[in-house]
Amino acid sequence: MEDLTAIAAEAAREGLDEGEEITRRKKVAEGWRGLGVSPYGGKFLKDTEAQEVTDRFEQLEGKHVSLAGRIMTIRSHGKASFADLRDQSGKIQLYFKQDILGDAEYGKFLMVDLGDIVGARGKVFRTRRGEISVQVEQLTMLTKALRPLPDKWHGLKDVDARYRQRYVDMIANPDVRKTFLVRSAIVAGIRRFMEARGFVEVETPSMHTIAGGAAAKPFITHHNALDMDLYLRIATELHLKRLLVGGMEKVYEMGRIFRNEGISTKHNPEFTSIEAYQAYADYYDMMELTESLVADAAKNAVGSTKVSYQGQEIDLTPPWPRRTMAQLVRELLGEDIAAMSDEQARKAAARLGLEVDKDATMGMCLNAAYDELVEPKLIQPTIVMDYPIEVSPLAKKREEDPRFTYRFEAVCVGRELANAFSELNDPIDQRQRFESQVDERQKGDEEAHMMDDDFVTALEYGMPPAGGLGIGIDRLVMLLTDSASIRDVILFPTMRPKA
RNA sequence: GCGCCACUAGCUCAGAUGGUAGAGCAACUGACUCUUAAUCAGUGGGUCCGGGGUUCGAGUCCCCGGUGGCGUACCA
Repeated sequence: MEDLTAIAAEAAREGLDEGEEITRRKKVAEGWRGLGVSPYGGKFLKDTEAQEVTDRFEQLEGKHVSLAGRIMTIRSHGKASFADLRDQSGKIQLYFKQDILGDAEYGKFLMVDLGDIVGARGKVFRTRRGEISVQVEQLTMLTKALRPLPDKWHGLKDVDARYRQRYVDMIANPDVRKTFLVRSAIVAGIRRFMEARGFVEVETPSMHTIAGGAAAKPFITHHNALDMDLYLRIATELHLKRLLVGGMEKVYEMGRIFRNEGISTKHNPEFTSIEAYQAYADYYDMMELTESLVADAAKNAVGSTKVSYQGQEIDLTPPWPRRTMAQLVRELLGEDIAAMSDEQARKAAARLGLEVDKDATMGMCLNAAYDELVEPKLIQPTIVMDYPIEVSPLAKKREEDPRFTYRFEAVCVGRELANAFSELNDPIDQRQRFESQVDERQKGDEEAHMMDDDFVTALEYGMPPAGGLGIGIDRLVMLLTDSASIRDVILFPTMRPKA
C-alpha cells in the first residue's frame, strides 16, 4: 500500500493525473504480462450471447459456451466466486470455483477487476438459487480497464460527465444504450419506409456557397485552395429540388444539418433531418406521407402508434386533425385575424399581448399569435395548414388567397414535428420572394434568405409541381423514446470544452 | 444574451448558526466453495471547480472567473 501511494505521488509530480486506483490497475496489468498474458488481447471466438444463455437455457444446459464481455460485479466467497458479465445482449452470471478451475486459473480470476473485458468458456447450469449461470473452466483476459466504473447501484448521474463521456454513461446506465438502439431502429425503419414508397436516397453537399432552404444563421468555414468562405448547410431543400428539375421524381436525404443558434433542451447546433420531395404531388400527399412515416416509426420504436411522452398519452394513429392556422387562432384565441387588415391585425396582436413590428402585416401577426399562443397548446398530433406567405418563401401560394400558402406543419406536444408544402415552382415568383427576403435581411434579419440565383435558374428550366416534406429526426426520436432533452437522443451533444 | 441553481473521495451523496471534512458503493488486508446491492472484521483515499477577499479561523460569508442544469430570449 505504501509503495502504491509513493507511485501515485510520483505520478502526480510528473503531471500524470492519476489516483492510487489507476496506479494499482496498471500494476495488475503488468502482473498479467508477468504471466505471459497480454492485458490487451486479440481475437476471441465467442459463440454465444449472454442473453442467449438465458433465452435458450433448455437447449444449452450442460453444454459449453464461449462468452465475452465486461465484468460488472464480483461476489467473492474465498474459494468460489460469482461475477456478472455484460455484453451487448444483456447479462449473465459467471461462476468460478477453485476445484474446477484449478489454482492457477482461479488465481487469474482473482486478478480480474471490475470493468475488465474478458472471455469465458464454461458449462451452462442453474445455481441452487435458480439463477442461470455459466460455470467457467477457462478465463481469457481481453482488455484491462485502468479506470474504475461508476457506482454500480446509482450509475453515473452527473449530466456533464454523461454527455462528455457518453461511453461511461452507456456502461453505467443500460437504458441509455437502449435509447440509442431505438434511435437506430427508427432511422433504419424510415429508410425502409421510404424505399418501399419508391423514394431514392441521395447525398447533397454539406458545404454551401449560399446557405438556403431555411431561416437560420449558418456556420461559416473557409476553403483554403479556393480562398472562399463556405456555409455549413442549414437545410437540404434547395439541392433536392434541383434534383427534381434534373428528372428525379421521388428523392430524399436524411442527414446532418447545422444551425448557428442557441442550445437548449430542444436545440443542438448539429442535428439530423429528413427531407423528401415528390414530383406531381402536393401538400395533401405530404400530409399522408407524414402521418404514415411517423406512425411507422412509432411502431418500430414502441410497437404501437400510441406513445407516452412525459406523462402525456399521445395517439399518433392516422389520420390527424387538419386545421388551418387561421381557424385555430380564431377558435382558440377569439381573434379572426385572417379577416382583418394589416392595421386591425396589429391591434388584435396587441390585444393578445404580443409585440409585433410597427409595419407587421396580417400574416406576420397571425403567425405570431399562432406561434406564441396556439402551438404550445397542441398536444395531440395536429396538421396546421395554410401558413402566411411572408413566413413561407419557398411554398406555393394559394390560388384563391395569395396571402397564404399550401404549407403545413405537423405539431405534437406543442412542438413542430414536420414542415411541408406544395413547392413553389414558379421562377418569377421565387425570385420575388427571395428579393423580399433580401430586403428583410438588409433590415437586420440575419435569418432571412439570401438570393440564390442558381436555384432560380434551375426553376427556369422547369421544376415539376411537387410536394416536399421535412422532419426533425432528433425531435421525433425524443417523442418516441420519451426523452425530455435533445441531448438524450444525440450520442455526443455539442459541449463547451471543459476548462 | 439574461436570471436562478449546482459543483465536496473513482461513483452517489451528507456536511444549521464560520471552528481538526463524513457515509454508502468502489479499492486494499483478512475470513468465507451457490452468491446476486453477498456477508463479517479492519485499512487507506480529498486542489471541498479555480482565483482573490473578509476573518484569529472559510467547504460554509463576499467578489471575479470556469463548467453544467433549468427557465427565459432567439430559433419560418
